Amino acid sequence: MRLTNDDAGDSRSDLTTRARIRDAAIAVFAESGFTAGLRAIAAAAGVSPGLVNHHFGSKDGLRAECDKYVLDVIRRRKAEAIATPGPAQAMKDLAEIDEYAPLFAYIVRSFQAGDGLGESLFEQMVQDAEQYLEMGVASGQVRPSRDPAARARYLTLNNVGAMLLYMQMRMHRDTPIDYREAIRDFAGDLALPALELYSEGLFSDSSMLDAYLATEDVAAQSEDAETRQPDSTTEEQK
Amino acid sequence: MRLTNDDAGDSRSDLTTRARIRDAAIAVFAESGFTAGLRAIAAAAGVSPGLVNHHFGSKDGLRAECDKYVLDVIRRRKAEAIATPGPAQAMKDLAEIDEYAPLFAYIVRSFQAGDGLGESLFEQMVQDAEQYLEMGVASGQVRPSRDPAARARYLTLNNVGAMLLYMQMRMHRDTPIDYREAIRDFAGDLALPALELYSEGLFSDSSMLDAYLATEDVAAQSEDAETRQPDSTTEEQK
DNA sequence: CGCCGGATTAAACATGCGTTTAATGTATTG
DNA sequence: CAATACATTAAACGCATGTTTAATCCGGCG
Repeated sequence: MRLTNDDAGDSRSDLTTRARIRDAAIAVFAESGFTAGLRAIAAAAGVSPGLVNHHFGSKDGLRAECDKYVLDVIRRRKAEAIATPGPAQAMKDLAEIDEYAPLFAYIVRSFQAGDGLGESLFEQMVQDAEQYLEMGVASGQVRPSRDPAARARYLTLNNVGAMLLYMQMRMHRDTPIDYREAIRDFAGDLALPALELYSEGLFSDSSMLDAYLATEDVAAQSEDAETRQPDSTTEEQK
Repeated sequence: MRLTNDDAGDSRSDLTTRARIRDAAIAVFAESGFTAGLRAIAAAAGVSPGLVNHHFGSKDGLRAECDKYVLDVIRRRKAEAIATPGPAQAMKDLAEIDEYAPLFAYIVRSFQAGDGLGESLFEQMVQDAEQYLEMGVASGQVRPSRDPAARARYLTLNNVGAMLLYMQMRMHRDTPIDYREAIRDFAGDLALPALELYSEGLFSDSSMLDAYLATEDVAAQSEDAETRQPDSTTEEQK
């Protein structure tokens, strides 16, 4: 219903069949993956297979339009709630709303396919995470890092990767997957260990970290001194 | 009566055509994904397309045989080095050896496809992680957890998910991907933030964790309708 | 030798795909 | 009203896929 209105991009008046096909494509792609046939999409939209190509040129054109639209919805959603943590939280919010469930599923599928949309969203999330972590450090709630950018990327990679893997295995277990339930379970199962790790760490002392920092210092010094490449196979004990 | 003397036993000297096709299939699947055509596999093995079906019945049969073989290699590899952390580390070791690169790529692809092999390996890794963490706790290097099983699953989900996402984005950037280089970069980029997180945590205090434990206690109390506990610094048992 | 069974191949088959083409409907417009 | 432009459809095209079929090769065995 509310998805019908479209001001994404330059095309102005596709509030009709064109938008219906686009929404149907997003839904079908979300449920069956991007290997879904053009005929299935056409059937879901209630039109003939030829019409979708007449409107979007090709299947890739349709994909591109879907990506652009989803990205635009995310951007708009993000603008609506600036105070929120960013796309990561926005994605969770999205999945909590039935109306946006196919969008979430589409994004998950897009990540799994590894094409442009997922990567674009990921980079957004990394930047948002870095900014958000910086705010936490400023307010004293988050410990400072020796490399804030690397930490933001690491945390984003972990959280997004874990969620994708969780959704994927869940999806493989029972299809169709209920994303609301899946996200709730995801949070319920992992909240405690995540908070434990974030609050108390995993190691009882910092010997590992110290050792790594020491080797890094040594490496930096040896780089200044001479250009040597430490070929592996030096240490191999089991 | 057919005598399958090459069946996943000692694969060192099985130059039989059946094994050659299987290896070629693993290589092609690893490089091009499971959408790769049967003809491409046949060409890589130097045989005709019909022969692979003659040996394996169908493409699914070939897939099943590849999965079984890979799983068997992992199992054997794991048995060879019992003292090692388990499949997680074994997979990294595998990728470091050129010979096993296609196996690693096949496993990554299998995870992404979300079929049985990936899930089976994942559960193995969770169990190994739990056992390994328990050893760390016993030796005092790892902090105890309020829910060791959940922590093992959480850490495995994070690490495997992060690596898969990293490989996938890397794979999308430049194909074919050099897994040795990719894993080296992965470790290099994320070693510092990972060690920071594991050694020092992320939050500067435990207020978030305390709040969560408090709500959990409240929920538990409403179930038991019993006495309250004053603070959360003491360890809880589930 | 003869022949016979499995290995192997080339070719055909059926199907689904994305795409194209030509025709039909439909609405707006001059 | 007629004509023009666009939406829409049904059908066919070309291609790639997995699978099957029939024929050929080839080594072992009576």
